[in-house]
Amino acid sequence: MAIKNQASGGVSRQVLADHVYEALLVALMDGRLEAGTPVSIDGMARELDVSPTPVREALARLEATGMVRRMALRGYRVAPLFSPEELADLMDARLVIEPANAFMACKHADTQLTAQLEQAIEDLKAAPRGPSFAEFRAYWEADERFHRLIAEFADNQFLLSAYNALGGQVQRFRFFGGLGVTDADYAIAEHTEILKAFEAGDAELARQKMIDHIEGVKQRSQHDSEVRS
Amino acid sequence: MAIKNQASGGVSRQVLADHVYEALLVALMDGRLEAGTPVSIDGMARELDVSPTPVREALARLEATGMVRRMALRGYRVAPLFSPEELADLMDARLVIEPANAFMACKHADTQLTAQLEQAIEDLKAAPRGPSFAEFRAYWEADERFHRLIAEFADNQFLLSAYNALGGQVQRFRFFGGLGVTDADYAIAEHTEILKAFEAGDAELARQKMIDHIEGVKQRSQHDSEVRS
DNA sequence: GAAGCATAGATCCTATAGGAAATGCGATCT
DNA sequence: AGATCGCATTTCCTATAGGATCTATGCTTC
Repeated sequence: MAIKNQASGGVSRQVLADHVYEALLVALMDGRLEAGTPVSIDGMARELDVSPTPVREALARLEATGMVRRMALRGYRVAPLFSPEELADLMDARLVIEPANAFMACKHADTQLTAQLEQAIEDLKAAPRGPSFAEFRAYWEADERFHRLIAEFADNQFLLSAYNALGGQVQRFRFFGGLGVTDADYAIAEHTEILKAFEAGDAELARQKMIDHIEGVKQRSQHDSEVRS
Repeated sequence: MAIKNQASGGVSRQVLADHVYEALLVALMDGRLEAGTPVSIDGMARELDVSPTPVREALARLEATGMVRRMALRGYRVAPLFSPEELADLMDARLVIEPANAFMACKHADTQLTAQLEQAIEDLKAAPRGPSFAEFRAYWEADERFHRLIAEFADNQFLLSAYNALGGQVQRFRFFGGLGVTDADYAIAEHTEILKAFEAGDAELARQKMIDHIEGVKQRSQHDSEVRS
């Protein structure tokens, strides 16, 4: 067995498919699985030293995230990288959902939320900004956590599902795989503005600051993609 | 083999998991699988006369739609029915996404879209309105098609994913399983208003008419749930 | 040298077998 | 009577085997 259980006292029985899912996710974000390449079920099973059955289940779940695409009888492939146009579409979609999340979350805000948001910002400041995934993973995690907290505190399971469906919260970073973190200072400042609106309890302002933030991300990502090309 | 291929000339090889997925979907919407009941993998495999493997894969995909919930090592259960509060949340989420879809779709509208929307409305008028699933399936299909057309013509894959993630387009009807169609006349009128806005090319009006429609659905569903209780 | 075919391998898909844990039920003990 | 223990069944989970299809490589033939 290649993947061991955590040795924390009671052996918490784990489902192998979950480990496979995690392993695939890391491999995808790390860039070991490049966009467009096929993901063989049997091959991945051999590589992870498990049987094809849990691999199949993990891939079925991954498909819903958009990270991989499935063609019946043809297997799975890693989803292609975002084009600049698709990236703009993703930001447009975020502009639809996340400002609404911010508005609603602000109505339910309490000191617990603002404390957690502040912590996420602090972690963002402290995170390394290197180009490799191992380095900017902490950055990504803190950024994702900030937005997810807001989505969760909107207290609407369907909006949360919609937020999750964007999936780009993970995948968009694959676009910048070779660039690393380039806009940390802007993001930190914009996150802080959002936090201020939450602390003031001004839902309309929170909505607007979220719009400003995502517009900023959109413009900066467009600029980066131009530089890159 | 319990499920046969379609006999259309070339024997299009089909994946069994897709058939299982469809069968489960119909069973869920039909009410044969009641909310909260466990869905045994082995049991379902016996019932459909297939092996557990494709059932497992179909359930993994279904989980992403919210129709079933999974607990590791405990199996799958049919998701609970919506409470009135959750139904209101679903409508609030639709109010975030679908007006934006309408606005964007209107910018890409052409005669093909308006023709298809008109067809969907005509089908809505012609659909039977009985209480059983077999009867109102046509109604549901036409209603769903109207909204999906708009989501697709918004021409943003991420917004489409978000729309799909709501999943309520299917599941919400399970709430009314015992009621059948009660607001067809309102829905037809409101759909027609949206279509008019599309024909006029007025994106802002289309957004507003979509808001009006979903607000109407929300209020009527609230009323129905009160009558029912 | 180039085209066509055959065979071998890889891959997807499904079925089957078996281990591990949970659930249900009846018998036994206090 | 009520609680507890033990056994059988069910269920989930993983591994393995085999059929069908696609791909690729090498050989044969023109």
